[in-house]
Amino acid sequence: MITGQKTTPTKNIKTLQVIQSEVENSNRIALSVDCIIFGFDEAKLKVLLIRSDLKKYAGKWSLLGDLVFPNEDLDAAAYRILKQRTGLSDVYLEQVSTFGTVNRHPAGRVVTVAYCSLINVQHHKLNILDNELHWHDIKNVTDLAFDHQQIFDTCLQQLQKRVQEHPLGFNLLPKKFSLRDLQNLYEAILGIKMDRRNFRKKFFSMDFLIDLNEMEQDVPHRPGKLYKFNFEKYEKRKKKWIGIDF
Amino acid sequence: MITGQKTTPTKNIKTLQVIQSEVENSNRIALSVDCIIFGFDEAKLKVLLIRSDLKKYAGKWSLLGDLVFPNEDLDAAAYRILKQRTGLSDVYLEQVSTFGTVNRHPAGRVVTVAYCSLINVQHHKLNILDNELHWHDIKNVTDLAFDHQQIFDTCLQQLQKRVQEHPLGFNLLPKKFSLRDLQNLYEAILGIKMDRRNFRKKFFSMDFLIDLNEMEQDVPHRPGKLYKFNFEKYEKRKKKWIGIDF
DNA sequence: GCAAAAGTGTTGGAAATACACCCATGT
DNA sequence: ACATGGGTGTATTTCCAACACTTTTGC
Repeated sequence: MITGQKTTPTKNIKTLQVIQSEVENSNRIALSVDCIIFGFDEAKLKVLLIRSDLKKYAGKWSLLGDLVFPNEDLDAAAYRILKQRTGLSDVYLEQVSTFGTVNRHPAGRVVTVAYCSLINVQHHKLNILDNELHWHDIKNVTDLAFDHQQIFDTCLQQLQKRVQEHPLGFNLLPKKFSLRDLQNLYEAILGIKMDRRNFRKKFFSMDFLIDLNEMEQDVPHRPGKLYKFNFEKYEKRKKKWIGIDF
Repeated sequence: MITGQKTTPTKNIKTLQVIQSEVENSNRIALSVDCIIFGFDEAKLKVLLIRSDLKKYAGKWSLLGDLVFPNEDLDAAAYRILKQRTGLSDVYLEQVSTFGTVNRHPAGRVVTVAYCSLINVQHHKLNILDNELHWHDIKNVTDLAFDHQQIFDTCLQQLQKRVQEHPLGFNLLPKKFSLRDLQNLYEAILGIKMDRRNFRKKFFSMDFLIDLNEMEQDVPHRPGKLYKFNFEKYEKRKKKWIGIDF
């Protein structure tokens, strides 16, 4: 129970001039973006990493990041940095979270915004391979430089959640895929095994798969049917997103 | 199909010195935090707003925000700013998203990180009332200053999602509440009507409500039973969070 | 013919929905 | 007595989980 409150109407008011001076002078901070690019290949979920630039983290792997320019939109910086580091440009990036503890970067105060994406490894060729840029199986991702392990963990968790709520996974597969491919994808991302028949039923009942009347080729077993995802139908369907559950 | 890729192993490498110089000099940006504080009162969802400081937005309402100090953790800044603006300190803040278009603030380049909370209006007394700080019914929140309408919308959407997945709502109610109170809360946050009997069944079947064997007092109708939420039991129970659904 | 994976159906239980009546209280 | 909202039960349906056998292909 707190008493004696006062209303001093001007106490927290700042004029535009005061704010401008704060913005222009002492209160500025370096801002960076880190890109977490997930891909799917050889039935495994992978992520793009480079070797850290810094001696302090010699030998360690790190995410793809750089500073944001003062005259650049945050989202634009993410696309620029991804392009700069990998050559990739046809990639949709999504902001995940911002990390801002004071000592997270050895070069001084740097707040970083994490952006995440999911791409089809086969459809996107890496054009820049500086700092040993390449795909790493997520099962072998440990002990990254800076606080990048934490950032990576956060992004992976969010990915696992989002992939269950939205049809993100289809971007990771070839245009034509088998149900087995699809199941492998979900199992890789979620790190679990699923019942094949129920998985099948689930997806057929959603009714977003188009049967291409084609078969797999050159597989050492009975070939499966090929499908593609009906994005158009998905977009049209309403969300009935009410369902309390915890 | 892109060809002719080169590997120039040092192209993107920066030394610590280079990064330090970038961090210390030209590449810094003002960073702010905005707090979106939701509360529940009179069976309505509300949010704390103040009058905008700036002439440009004269008469408009705005979120609770200020600049982050260069030697201050991002989360700490959020708590400090909330405390400064409202006097509130026993409040859990959660980061929602970061907004960083170049021209979002008239005083110059300011990137802002939105933090969100849900509190019980009755349990938290506002001790500072500068800039006409007070609770606004969310149904009347329109046309906020800066890009605050967009930030508000994003936070409300995320709140609606999260409240269905986690027992956040209980923090908004008195310690002892009736099922009607609880349903009003969900209806207010989600903006929908629900079937009373099914709502009841839902919550009883979750088995997280403790029957206090007390009744409402002074209501102009048959008094309902009072309950409290069993947070302990909730924390212990495992998440079986697999369920593809879109 | 053998190995490997595709393809297929049923059943039981759990949860979601829709719906209608009586009860306790204050006025 | 009546208005207001509390409290309850049931039938239907939908969804999910568990489970085993036959088919097709490559080798």
